[in-house]
Amino acid sequence: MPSDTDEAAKLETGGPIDLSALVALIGYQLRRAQLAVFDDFIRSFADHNIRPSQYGVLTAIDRNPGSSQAAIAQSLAIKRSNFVKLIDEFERRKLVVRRQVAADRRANALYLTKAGQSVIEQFHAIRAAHEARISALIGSPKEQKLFLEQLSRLSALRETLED
Amino acid sequence: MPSDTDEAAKLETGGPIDLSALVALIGYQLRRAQLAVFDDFIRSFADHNIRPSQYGVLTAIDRNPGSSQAAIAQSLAIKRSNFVKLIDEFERRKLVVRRQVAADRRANALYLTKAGQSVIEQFHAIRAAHEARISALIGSPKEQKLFLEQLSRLSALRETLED
DNA sequence: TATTGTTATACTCTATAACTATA
DNA sequence: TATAGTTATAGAGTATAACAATA
Repeated sequence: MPSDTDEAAKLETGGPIDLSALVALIGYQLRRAQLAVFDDFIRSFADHNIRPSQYGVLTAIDRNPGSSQAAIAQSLAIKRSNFVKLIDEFERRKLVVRRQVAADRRANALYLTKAGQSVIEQFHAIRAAHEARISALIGSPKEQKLFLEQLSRLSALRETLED
Repeated sequence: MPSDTDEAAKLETGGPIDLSALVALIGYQLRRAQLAVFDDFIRSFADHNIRPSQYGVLTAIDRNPGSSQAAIAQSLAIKRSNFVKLIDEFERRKLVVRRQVAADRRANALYLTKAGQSVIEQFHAIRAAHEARISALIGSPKEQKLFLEQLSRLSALRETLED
């Protein structure tokens, strides 16, 4: 045990760093796993320059066409203010259109463009290959189902405490 | 299906947004779960102003006293350049000391101070309560063990591809 | 009064390049 | 030549406050 003085120390180079106290922690492993999975996702979409959050936004618009920015953003836990630039880029890339709403002139209704509908089909195929790769690491379909349920239970920790 | 023209749209407000296409994806659920668990961790450590990554660094130093900045940073997948300010703050808070190494004057050996060793005991207790809360959501000890193994397998996806 | 979209801003995390002093 | 620590910088991601238009 070193004192807090300023004597020179010896370098402990006895092999690799022991992280056994951390690898037993769910939060630590959860973070590492999430980074690895996102890494694989990003690599899978490198040709299309699509990140996981962008895939989520496009999918949400595709499945809920005509919903407002606020509604889509909230469902994905993205702040309305941070959602603006995301949609700006999709409009620039001609994948999404904002349309005025007659009944509520504050709102923008979001839709995929024809081009957006076309590319999202490709995206789903890429995502399916990625998902198959990930799922195989979890185990059998039964184990995959339990794994997703366990993750859902952890997510619910937050939902019950949100504002 | 809307055209890409600029006619006014109707707002689809038929209930909540359908995210069923996303909640079935491991990456999506992994991200949400990780955010929820980190949220609980941060709330648990609010009185001590310690984030998950900081807890990881202090634990790694505690278990590997005298290791260099480079060694600890690499083990935690933190860039050496980003590690500097982390350690700066710990030194400012008198939890960690950098000590010169006689045998290699480029390196800094890292140690917890007496104060650091004292507070990390408290931190471990807080972390244990947090971990118990999280573990209970996963299931039985046997299920917890499998869950951690599954996360490890996903993490390994990245390690095998790292530079 | 409250909500929608927006802008501005700030803080964290992460990534890269380049410097210095040492090896 | 290569490595350790450092600085500077830039890009994401995320958070809050405030504003105009509209409800």
